[in-house]
Amino acid sequence: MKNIRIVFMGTPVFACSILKSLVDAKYNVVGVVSQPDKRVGRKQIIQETPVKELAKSYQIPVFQPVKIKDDYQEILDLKPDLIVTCAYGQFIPEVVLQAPTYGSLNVHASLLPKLRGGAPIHKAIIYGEKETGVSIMRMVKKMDAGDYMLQEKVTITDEDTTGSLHDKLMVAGAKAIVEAIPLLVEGNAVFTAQDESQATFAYNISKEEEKIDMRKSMDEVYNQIRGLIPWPVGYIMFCERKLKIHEVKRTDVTTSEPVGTVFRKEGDKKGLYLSCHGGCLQLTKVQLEGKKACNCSEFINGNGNRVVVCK
RNA sequence: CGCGGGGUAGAGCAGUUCGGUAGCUCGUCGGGCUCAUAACCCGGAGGUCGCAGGUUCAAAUCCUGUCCCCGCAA
Repeated sequence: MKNIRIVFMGTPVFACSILKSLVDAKYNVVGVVSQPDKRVGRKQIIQETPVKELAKSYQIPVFQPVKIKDDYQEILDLKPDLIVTCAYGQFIPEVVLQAPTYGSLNVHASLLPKLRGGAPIHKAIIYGEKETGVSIMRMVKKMDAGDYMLQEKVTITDEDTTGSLHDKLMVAGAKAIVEAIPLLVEGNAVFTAQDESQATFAYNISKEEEKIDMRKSMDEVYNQIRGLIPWPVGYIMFCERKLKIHEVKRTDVTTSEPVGTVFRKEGDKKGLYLSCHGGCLQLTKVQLEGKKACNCSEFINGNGNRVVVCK
């Protein structure tokens, strides 16, 4: 069973744990498909995808079609018995999905049919969910709509950020895929159709969503901020410049300052707060546009005259 | 040459427009007050203002070049 030929398709760090899990479980991963290398950052340095780097370390051949829609023969030539995908980043043609003996499985970071799409982890936090998980499902043409055979639940705490939840789901996903494959290969997998009426969507984070919406309640603002940590990081406007919020905490502090005000308490030079509808949030690590990220004391030391002081 | 912000004491910043012996908040060291303190008071140390040239009687400040950091766009 471990000899079945598996082709893995994925791109970011999250997908790495799935690939690692397959390799650690001694599966025969005969090829890896990942997005093309991209120029990244201000200096436009070409960077390999995390999955590609990992695959290379395992000496597994890597394929990086620019458009898999037109360029997939190499994958068929690998004669896979099973394709496993996870956050690959391109729609995969049906002819590829249906080629393997056992078809194609996808690892998706949500409890389908909820949060279909490219940003299920971010959105689980932003929507204030208390629970999410990973689903092992069949790949079909429609995005994340295939029948699922296994789900692993993960609890979301009030302090979780997209970063911490990402790490939990990564572990859950790695565990789930190695449980799922034997069930599938031995014919014991039970597939359940998704309830389309319950489907929700988690589209990629837009530029607009990176700006913290102060019209919302404190809880919603809190969720939006932590849902954007550690990437892409949300911001508010401070003295006409963007102020990114890298860390946030709940607090009992109250104020009569207008919503959206960044302030500190008289006599307290270590606490930086943001006034919201229904309460205040403490900002513990921030970054002004053009500057490096710093903790709140450093920020107050340098911008003390711009931060509102109140009793 | 994609756009923009910035490099000033250990940290975060002001000062640059209109050149003239470097300032703020914090930390640090010493002393004091206090049952006590991350609180308060007094005092001190610490910077060739990223680097290299140029203009000038005089450059953190003006000009040229260069290195590095950050935000945006990709």
